[in-house]
Amino acid sequence: MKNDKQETSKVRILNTAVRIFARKGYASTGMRELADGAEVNLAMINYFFGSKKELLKVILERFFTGYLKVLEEELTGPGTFDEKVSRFIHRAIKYISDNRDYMIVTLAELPHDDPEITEYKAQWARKAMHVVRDEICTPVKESQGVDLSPAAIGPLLIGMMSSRFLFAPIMERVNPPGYGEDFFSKYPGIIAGIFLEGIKGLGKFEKEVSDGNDNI
Amino acid sequence: MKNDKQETSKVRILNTAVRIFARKGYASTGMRELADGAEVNLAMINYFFGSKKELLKVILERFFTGYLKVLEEELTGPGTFDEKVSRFIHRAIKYISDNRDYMIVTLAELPHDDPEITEYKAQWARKAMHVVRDEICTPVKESQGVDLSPAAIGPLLIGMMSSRFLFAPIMERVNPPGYGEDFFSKYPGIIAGIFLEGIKGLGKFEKEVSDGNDNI
DNA sequence: CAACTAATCATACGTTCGTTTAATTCTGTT
DNA sequence: AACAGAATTAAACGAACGTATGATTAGTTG
Repeated sequence: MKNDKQETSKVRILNTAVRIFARKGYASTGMRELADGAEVNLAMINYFFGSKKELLKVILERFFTGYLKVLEEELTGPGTFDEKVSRFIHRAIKYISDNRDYMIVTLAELPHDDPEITEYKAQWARKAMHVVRDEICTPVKESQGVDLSPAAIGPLLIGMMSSRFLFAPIMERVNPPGYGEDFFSKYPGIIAGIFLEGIKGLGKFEKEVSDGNDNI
Repeated sequence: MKNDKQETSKVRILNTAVRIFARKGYASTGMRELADGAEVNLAMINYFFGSKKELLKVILERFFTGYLKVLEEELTGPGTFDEKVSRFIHRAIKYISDNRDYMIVTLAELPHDDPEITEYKAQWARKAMHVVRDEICTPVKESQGVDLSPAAIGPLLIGMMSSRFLFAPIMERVNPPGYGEDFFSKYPGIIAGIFLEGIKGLGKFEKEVSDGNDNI
């Protein structure tokens, strides 16, 4: 039996890979750097994961699984359209924030040509798109009369929720006024507010949530 | 004198680099592949650009210059808040669409550790943030009473406008219903509508713009 | 034509890349 | 204690990497 107290080599490799991939990018990260970071022998990586690409796919799978879970649980849950969307955005941003490195690897390491990876991502996007179509695009079509393509709204949502984290390494250097944690506590509400009511409806939206279900 | 009719080797290298970097990523693209694609000798790339990294910086510079121009011209131009924001979003999306590969290289080739590149991007982000602060965050603060950090709204806007293009290679594989050009003609209006009025105000927003200045 | 600069070329340098192999150590079971 | 399977190791493979060099060609200027 393994000692459950200390993390196994396999887990250490995975954690190191996510961290370094997120910072340097998949292609720029060498196997030897991963091995050193995880304090394992070079050969252990392919021993456990098969290849560098398979290691990447494990990371993608982990992120997508969690994201899809949030998407399905919140958007197909009970409540009004507003409540569901707001709940989803709050929880999704928390999920992204808790798994920044996973998100960065999954999103920033974009198509990049490899058909295997692209198809792998498309497989997940397909599942997410059904939910977005049924729970967002269709209701909006009925209430607003506006046709929204789920293939555009899905990426839009991810883009809105992730942009802050993706650009964080750059924005930290931009001498940030109010880029601290106090602002970030309001961040999910602002994103949900903009998505639902627009930037012009933020005042009204803030009132609504603080009157009602602030901490969802 | 050079023959002005055919593009020079330097231009051919740049165009090839943008195209291949966007598809495969900067780190995964070799100098020999660039040289082959541009039909020049391997040594010509560093002869004209100095190094691979300098070539990347030329691409970043080109995109940022154009984007900042759009940002400043439209957001600090005449008109109401709504008009300015809508005008900016329409023109920025057109700019991004016309320069997809430049955008992909600039945005998807994210921080990725290199302090030289990160600082280079931060330098541009700083300029953009001033405009976003003065023309978006401040007016919203005055009218809505909501504090928005320009360091969050800037990335948010870019993320909203770019997500469709960044995810396009994936979404094309997702058997897209309504992902055609007919939808895309309405896309800038939808993004502007969501940003200003939210997804719930899209119906009203569409009415407004079609009554007024549809083709800005 | 001669002189000079810009452009192009073939070639090679020293690293680093991802992967593989074969041997060895560790660990739990009989 | 003997065994088996998993874990770990050092070492090496060929390929590709970014860069630099020195020679050669093309184009302009005197």
